[in-house]
Amino acid sequence: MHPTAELLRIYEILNGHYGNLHWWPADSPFEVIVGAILTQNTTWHNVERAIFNLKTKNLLHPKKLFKTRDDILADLILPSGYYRVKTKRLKAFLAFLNDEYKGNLDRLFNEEIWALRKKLLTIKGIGEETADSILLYAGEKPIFVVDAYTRRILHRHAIISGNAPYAEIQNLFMANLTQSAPIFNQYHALLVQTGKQFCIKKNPLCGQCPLSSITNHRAVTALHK
DNA sequence: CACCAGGCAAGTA
DNA sequence: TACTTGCATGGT
Repeated sequence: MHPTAELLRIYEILNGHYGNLHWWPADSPFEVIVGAILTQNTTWHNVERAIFNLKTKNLLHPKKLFKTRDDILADLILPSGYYRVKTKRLKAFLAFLNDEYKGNLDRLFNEEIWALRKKLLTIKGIGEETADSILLYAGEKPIFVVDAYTRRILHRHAIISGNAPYAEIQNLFMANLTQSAPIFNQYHALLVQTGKQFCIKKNPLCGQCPLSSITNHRAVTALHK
């Protein structure tokens, strides 16, 4: 089957099953960015506790957070794990925002999308997924986010190889779908929702997955032996 | 107890 | 270039 048809079919099934997921769960673009960094290799539940702490202290604003001492910030984001590393990463982004855009997110997102992506990737602590999450979910730019669930689901449906590079997977979606931020937003959200529920590393619940009807059964059973 | 979670950078060969 | 390792809390 052609990738275009296959990706559209997956989208239709998941969208019909879950409906609009209203991602990213945040009250502001800045909260999206903070969440994108804090959720690296960490459950969203733990990130929520860290975000709550920051909100309680009224620190969820670029300039306020930038002025917060590292040890104070580290203590507040403790529940999200890797808290020393993530403190540095948040500060690295905030220094970049301050230096290049006067601490103003509107100026940041006024940049051309691929030029901005390249700049974000120079920040220590912002890799491809985090950069794309910021661009799509905070900046509403039409770029596809690839994460562990995206890779795992596509691999288990034999659409990609297990070691397919990030850019290849991203291009698969972007070359075969309408270039639309709302569609890329919802599609990635659907993949994460499905992944969390049915495509965890061990004990995958493939039979109950909404995509089981189109599953390449041979590929999936071989992977689950 | 072991394993996992909406990654990333730095080190090694 | 292609692996490996450290980072850390909290849930299952």
